[in-house]
Amino acid sequence: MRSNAAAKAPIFAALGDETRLALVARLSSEGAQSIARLTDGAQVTRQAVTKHLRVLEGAGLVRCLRQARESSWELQPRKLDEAKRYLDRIGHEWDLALERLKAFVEKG
Amino acid sequence: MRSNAAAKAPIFAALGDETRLALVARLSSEGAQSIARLTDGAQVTRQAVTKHLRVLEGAGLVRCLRQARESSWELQPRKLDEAKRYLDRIGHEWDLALERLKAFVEKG
DNA sequence: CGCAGACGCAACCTTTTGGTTGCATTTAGT
DNA sequence: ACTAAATGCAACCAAAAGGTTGCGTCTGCG
Repeated sequence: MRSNAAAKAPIFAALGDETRLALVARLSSEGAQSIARLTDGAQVTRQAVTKHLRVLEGAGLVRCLRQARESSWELQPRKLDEAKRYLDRIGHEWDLALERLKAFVEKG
Repeated sequence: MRSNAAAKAPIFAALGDETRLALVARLSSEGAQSIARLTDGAQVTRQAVTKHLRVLEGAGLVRCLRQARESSWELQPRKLDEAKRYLDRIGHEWDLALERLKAFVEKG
């Protein structure tokens, strides 16, 4: 499976919302927690939080471990790593392009 | 300047579109180039490409070096690095949270 | 000059997104 | 059994996003 751009876009899209990124940040620093708790401190409704969590879930960034009345949303750091690696790859290709340019200029 | 989530969201949002991510990938591997050239190979209009480039520019991911008739859009890898570092930070905080959890359980 | 290439601007349209409110459902606790 | 907490589902809305078409502008070149 080639790691093409199209496959990574949804991950970045999920991270590309202020509220969602804040949720991810909270889940990473405070650990897994419920929707109700996440709603405290967020400036939107519980329903909005729910929707955002589902978007993050769709991107594979979080998952829901529900038990009984409460649900617990947990960060899925694998996908974060995937995004990071992709950025790394782009940076690397950029460096290669610079080297090629340099070689081209020097060869003149 | 605190590196809060809100400041990083626009970067991820800019990367979170398939077409834009493909543009970034091309600029990184093929180097700086014009809108006309970027439009070849993209499945959208030149205008759409222009819009996307402006979005990327707004996020600081690319910049336009225009001279005379042609423009040249260049990748700005600094912002990519910024995004990468942020993902790293989240990952690190997640690890810390895990350690705290482990310590808590063991002390329990 | 006159034409064609490379853009910018603006209007317009459709779909998606982010958010809300209202109501139903499940479950822990008294 | 009753109540209150924690969610889910659905309808609905306004704003933003992605895309297109049409037209105007500047510039290099024969």
